[in-house]
Amino acid sequence: MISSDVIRGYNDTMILYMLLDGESYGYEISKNIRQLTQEKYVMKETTLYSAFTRLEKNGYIESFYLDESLGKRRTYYRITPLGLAYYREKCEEWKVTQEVVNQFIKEW
Amino acid sequence: MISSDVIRGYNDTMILYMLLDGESYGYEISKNIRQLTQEKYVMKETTLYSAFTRLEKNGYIESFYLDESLGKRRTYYRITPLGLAYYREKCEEWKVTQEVVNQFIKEW
DNA sequence: TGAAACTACTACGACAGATGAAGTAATTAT
DNA sequence: ATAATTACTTCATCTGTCGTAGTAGTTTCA
Repeated sequence: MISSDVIRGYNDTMILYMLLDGESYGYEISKNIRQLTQEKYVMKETTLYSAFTRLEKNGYIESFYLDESLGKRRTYYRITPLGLAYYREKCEEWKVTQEVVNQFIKEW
Repeated sequence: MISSDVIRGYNDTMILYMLLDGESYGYEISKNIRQLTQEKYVMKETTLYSAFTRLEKNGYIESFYLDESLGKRRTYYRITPLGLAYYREKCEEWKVTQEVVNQFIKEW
């Protein structure tokens, strides 16, 4: 059975997806989401960074620093095995969610 | 551009769908949603009734009473033209939302 | 050289929708 | 008689999202 919040926090899933191919950081992820969706979805900064906090607290991502001496210091993130498992669950859940919602959609 | 909350309130859309074929009331809608989704989605009572309030406030549905002298008094709802327009918009939006989210879903 | 734009966050507060818990009240089933 | 079902209502809480604003370094370009 799906809950209403299934529908809500897909930002987390999007972020995890962005980390599947390797580490990244906030600004980059933000840009990549924009590009991937052709500006159809733009994640707000505050949403993004608060998602990082939540994901890290849940053990789905880990943060670390690289010593680069250019620009403002970045916080890098990588996905954890737990995060990967969570991501896969969400993908499965999304299929069910689509099926469910589609039953309430009418084509005219 | 879609917002994050697009993803959230699809409960409203489901309720409006349930009213497309004619008036109904809370308990019935709740049961119908259950059946339609084969228990995959069960809308919580409080969610349902607070959605009614919101939908009516927005002019998407209208409430009325029928004089039946059996059982506890029911509040019936019907969809308004504005509600229908909103429903249609949501259907369109849902297609875009699906496309967007699907770009973050991986098949394994 | 100096202002604007871009990169890369952080902090704080507000809001809306979803939900849990609990209660009311009538009818039907056992 | 009692439980289950129907049909809500009230209230308080939680969570994720988002607006506003601020900090701070780098690059662009006029």
